[in-house]
Amino acid sequence: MKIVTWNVNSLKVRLPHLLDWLAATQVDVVCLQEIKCEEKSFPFAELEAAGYQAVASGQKTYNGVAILARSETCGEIREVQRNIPGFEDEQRRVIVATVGGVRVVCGYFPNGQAVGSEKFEYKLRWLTALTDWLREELALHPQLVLGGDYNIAPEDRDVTTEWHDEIHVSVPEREAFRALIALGMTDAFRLFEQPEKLYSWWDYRMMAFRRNVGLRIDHLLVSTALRDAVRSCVIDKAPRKLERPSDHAPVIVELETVL
DNA sequence: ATGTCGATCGCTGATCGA
Repeated sequence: MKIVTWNVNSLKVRLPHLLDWLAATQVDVVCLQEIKCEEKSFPFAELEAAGYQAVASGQKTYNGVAILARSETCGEIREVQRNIPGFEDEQRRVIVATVGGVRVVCGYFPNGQAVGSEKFEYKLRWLTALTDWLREELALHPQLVLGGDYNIAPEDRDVTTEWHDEIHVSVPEREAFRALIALGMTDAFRLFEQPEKLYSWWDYRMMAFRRNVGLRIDHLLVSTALRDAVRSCVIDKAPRKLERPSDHAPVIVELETVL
């Protein structure tokens, strides 16, 4: 079973890329972020024709998340939930569903803009709410994957140049990431020997992709119960090389589970 | 710190968020 996280930065613009990529990779579950569309304009029909069921939580212009499940292998998408329970938020950043026996949490974590800003405070509040809720969710669903654009680079090796106290790498953000790990979650990417300087996001500006100036901010955390089932975790840079790419590359984890 | 990109409003570009 292959589970993916991919911030597509507008599903409308990226749908051709996504459909080509799904056809080529045949992955089972996809967590999408920044779909930037409401459910009423979500391309359910196109995805269904490509062999995928979908659930989405979207809004105009900003944010928006979705989970895709390959019909042939996953069966029905069940127990769908939108947003973090008890956390009032008009921003659509979380969707959760049970797919093929795995509880899949798809999150578009707040960017935070700048350390100390109002948006940064919101990011930290959001992270606390997510962590508190996830603790309960793990008790109910031990087989859980948290995939998303975390907007946090957990360690210095996840960053091109050594930044400190900047957004994405600041101490409070990294502490929040470690709080998620402390729930019993494991960063699937770090279970394996990986190439150096491999990132999941590159700024559109400054020729960042060509210079490989990036951040590893898209992650797939797996729960304790799934840890030993992880077979691989890779970042696929290929879609970032296409015309009109998303600024993020998809991250893929392969689990050995019965579907 | 920002040379790009995407969406919106609503006009043919400015503004915002990332």
